[in-house]
Amino acid sequence: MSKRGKKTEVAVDGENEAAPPEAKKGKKGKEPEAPILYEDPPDKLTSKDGTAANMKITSWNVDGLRAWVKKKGLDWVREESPDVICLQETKCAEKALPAEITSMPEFPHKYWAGSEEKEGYSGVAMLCKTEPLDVTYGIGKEEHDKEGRVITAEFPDFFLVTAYVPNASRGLVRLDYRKTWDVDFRAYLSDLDKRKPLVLCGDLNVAHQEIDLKNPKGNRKNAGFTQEERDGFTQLLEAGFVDSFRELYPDQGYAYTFWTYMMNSRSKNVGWRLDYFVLSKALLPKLCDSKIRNTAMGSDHCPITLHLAL
Amino acid sequence: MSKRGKKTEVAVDGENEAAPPEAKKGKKGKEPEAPILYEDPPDKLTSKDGTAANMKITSWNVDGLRAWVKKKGLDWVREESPDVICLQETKCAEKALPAEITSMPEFPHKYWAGSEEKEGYSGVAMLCKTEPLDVTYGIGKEEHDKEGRVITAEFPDFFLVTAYVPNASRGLVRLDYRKTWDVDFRAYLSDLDKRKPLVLCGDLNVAHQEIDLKNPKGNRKNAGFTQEERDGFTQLLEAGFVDSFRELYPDQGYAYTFWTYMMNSRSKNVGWRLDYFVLSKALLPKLCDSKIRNTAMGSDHCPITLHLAL
DNA sequence: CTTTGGAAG
DNA sequence: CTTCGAAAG
Repeated sequence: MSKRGKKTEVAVDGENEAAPPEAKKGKKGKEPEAPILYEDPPDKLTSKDGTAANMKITSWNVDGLRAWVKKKGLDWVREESPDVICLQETKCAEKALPAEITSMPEFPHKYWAGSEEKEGYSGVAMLCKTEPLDVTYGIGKEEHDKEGRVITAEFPDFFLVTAYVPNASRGLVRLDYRKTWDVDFRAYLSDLDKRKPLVLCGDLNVAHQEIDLKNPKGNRKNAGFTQEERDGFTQLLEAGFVDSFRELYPDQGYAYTFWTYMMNSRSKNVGWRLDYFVLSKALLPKLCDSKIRNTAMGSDHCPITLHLAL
Repeated sequence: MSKRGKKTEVAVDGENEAAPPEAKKGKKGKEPEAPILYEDPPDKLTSKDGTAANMKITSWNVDGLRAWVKKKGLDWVREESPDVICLQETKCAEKALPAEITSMPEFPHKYWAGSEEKEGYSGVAMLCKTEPLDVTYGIGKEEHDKEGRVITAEFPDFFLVTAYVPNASRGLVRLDYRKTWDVDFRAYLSDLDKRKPLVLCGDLNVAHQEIDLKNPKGNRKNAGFTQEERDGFTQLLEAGFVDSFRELYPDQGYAYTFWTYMMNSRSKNVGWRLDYFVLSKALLPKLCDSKIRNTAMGSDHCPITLHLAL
C-alpha cells in the first residue's frame, strides 16, 4: 500500500489543509494564509428571559492531569472560577494525584474516576464548590464502567454528567465498541432525563457536522467524524437534548476545542469541536451562554464554559 | 518481607551514607557534611620516560545519546578534543542518531553498535579522528553479541576496545549471565592481547575495591559490587592487564565516575568508579595519565580520558 | 531520578 | 507531537 493510501487512517490535519477554503480562492495555494481564529465573544450572563446567570460550569480535557498541572492549568481554573470544573483524560490514579489539586480549597468536593485496568489511561474528575446531593460513577453497565469515563452529580435543579467518550481510534479499530457505547450512553442519559433535566459535558469525541471541524472532507473515514459517530450524536439530540454552543451560534465556524499536537495544527487553527455542553431541552430557558475558551493552554483541548440561570 | 528487608536489593546510596566515615567522627551524624569531592589534577602529558603524550582517548557512558546531545554533551567533547571518543549506553538505533553527531566533522570515522532485540537499550559507539586499520563488533560469541556492547578498533600500536558490560541488575537477576560474560570477555581480551597490546575502556559495571565506591559496606549484595563481579575484575587484571587510574593513584578515594540520579547522589559525591581504562601491561611504559572528568555533566556517568605516549 | 520505546490520542 | 506507565539502570 502506498504512503498516500495509508494516510486515510489518521486525521487529515496537515499543512495542505491549514487554510480555509475561502482564503484559498484566487491564490496559488503556496503562500502562508492567515488562520481564521474564532474569537469567543464576551460572556452573556442572562438567559433569554433576562434572569441572571448563577451557575457556571467548565469542562476541560486535560490530556494528562499531572502534565497539565505543571503547565499551570489550575491557575487558569482559579481565574475562570467556575462553580464546577469537570476534567477528562486525567490519566492519573487517585493515589498519584498532585497535592496542588487534591488540596485545592476552592473546590471542597472532589470526585475522581480512573481506569481500573490500564493505569494512566482515560479518567475523569469533577470538582465542586457546593456539595452535590449525590454522585455516581459510570453508566450502570459493567462493560462500559471499567475505564473511568463518566461521573454524574445530582444538583437540586439538574444532573451534571461529565464524560470522556471512547475514541474510535486509528484505523477505527474501536468503532464497533463506540457504537455500543453510544447506544448505551444515550439510554443512560434518557433515563436520567426522565428524573430531572441534565447537563452533559465533556469530550464526546465526535465533530457533529462539517462546520465542526476544519477538514470535513478528509476526515470522513477518521475517528471522530465517521458517519456512525455523527449519527450517534444526532440521535442523542433527537432524544431530547441540545448542543448548547450550536444552539446559540448556529453558523459559527472555526470554533474548535481540539487541535492535534502534530503539524502545528493549533497555530493554524486546524481543529475539531469535540467538547460540548449538551442540555436537556427543559434547560434551554435557563441557558445564558456556552463558551469556547480557546486561548487557554495546557492541553491539546481547550476548556469550555457554560452559564446557566437556574 | 519488611520494607527494610527489601532495601538490600537496590544500591545503598542514600542520605545516611552521604558523609564519608572520617567526616562522621565525633558528630551527631545529623548535620549536613561537606561532601569530599575528588578534584582531577592537571593532566600529565608525558610518560614515565619523558615521552610526550600523542594519543588521547575519552570514554563516556552517555545514558541515552539523544538526551545527552540535547544536554550539550558534544560541546564538551569538542572542548576535550580527544583522538577517539568512545560512548556507551547510546540507547539509539543508527537510523535515529541526531545529525549533530552523525555529521560531526571532527571525527570522520564513526562506528556504531546497537541492541538487535530491544530498541533503545544498550549500544556503544566509537568516533575517531584517524581511521583505524580494522574495526570489529562484539566478542565473537553469538550469545553475547546481540546487545551492542563491544566495538574493537585496531590501530597501528594497539587495539582499542570499548565495552558496556552487562549490569547484574536489581535483585542480581542477571548475575549468572554476567559471570558468563566476564569469562568470555576476558578470553576475548586475552586473545587480542596475544596479537597486540590493547586498551579497554568503558563502563565495566563493577567497582573493584572498597575504595572505588562510597558505600562498600551496604553494597556487597548489590549489582556492581558483588564478590563475583569484583573477582571477575581481579581475574582480568591477573590475565595481564592494569587499571590505569589505580595504577597512577593507588590510594585516591572519592574518585567516582557514576552517581545514581536518585537521592541527589552526585551533589553529595555518593558514587561508584565503574568506568575504566584497562591497559595491557605492555602499554604501561606509554601511560601518561588517566583522568576522571567529574565536572562534565549530561549523564549519570562522567567521562574519563586517557593520555598515551606511543 | 532519568532514559528509552510503545500505546494511545 | 505529547501524554503516560514500563523496563532498565
